[in-house]
Amino acid sequence: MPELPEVETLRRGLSPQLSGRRFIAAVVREPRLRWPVPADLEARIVGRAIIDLQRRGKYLLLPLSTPDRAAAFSGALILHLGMSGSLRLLPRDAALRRHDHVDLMLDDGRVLRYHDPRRFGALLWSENPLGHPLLAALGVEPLSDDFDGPRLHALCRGRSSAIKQVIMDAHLLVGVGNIYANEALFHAGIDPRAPAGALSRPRCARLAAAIKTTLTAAIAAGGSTLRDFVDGHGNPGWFQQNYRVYGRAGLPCTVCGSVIRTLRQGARATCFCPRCQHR
DNA sequence: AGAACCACCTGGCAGC
DNA sequence: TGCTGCCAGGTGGTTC
Repeated sequence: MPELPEVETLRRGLSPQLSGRRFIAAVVREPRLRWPVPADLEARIVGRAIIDLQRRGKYLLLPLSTPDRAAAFSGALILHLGMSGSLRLLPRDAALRRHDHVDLMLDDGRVLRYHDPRRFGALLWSENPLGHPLLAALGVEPLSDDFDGPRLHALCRGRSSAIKQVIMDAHLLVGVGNIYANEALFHAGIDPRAPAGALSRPRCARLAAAIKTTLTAAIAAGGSTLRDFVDGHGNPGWFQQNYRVYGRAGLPCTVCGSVIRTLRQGARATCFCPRCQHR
């Protein structure tokens, strides 16, 4: 499911509801996610307050307090939704569904429930989350001021791989998955197969801008719901209405009318307009 | 160092 | 109806 806009939608929706709340219990029904849910998860979180919600790439972070001081940071829950994960804030007696793997009970009678059919997601704990190996190796945030045309050009320099592979590589640039990579490349007029290192500075500037505007518009639409994405309150997103190429193979380009083509790059479907996008 | 694969899972759908 | 094969929003690990 989730790329940066979906995780950011989740963060924004849950943050006002969760900030200041304390965990009172945890129930792990299925610890076998991408990595095992820590066996001592409940002991790590009970009695601790959620300070706020943060996002790094596609990871959602819940920094927690110490048991005695609600503002003192002691560590963070690290959550990743993988391909099919969702996190919802529900009444404590809400009916259980298949694949509801973890419940985090809150002090206001509600439960933060993690659901993930494919179990590609993760729920971890760290006293130093940004130093955690999974997060320490992450690339630049696309919506930050650190990311712009020159930065993208520097990331591409010397690389022979296709530009789509580069912008989807979380060690270089975070948050851009298959949907938004396809969409941003369309808006920038760049062929997904173009060798990254061959892109000029102006074209990198155009692509960096397209990545920012695509992600920003998707966040404003509450993300994309293809099959199962919902935010923390169970609401779907609507950005899929705005797709220009993703999922539109065989349909006419909304700009020029050419038939949208599809191909495979590294086992992922790439969709593009053969007329609007070039190397 | 970089690039090409594989692996991990379940569910939905097309085709027979 | 039921089976098979393929596809899906991610990403670490292995191999060359």
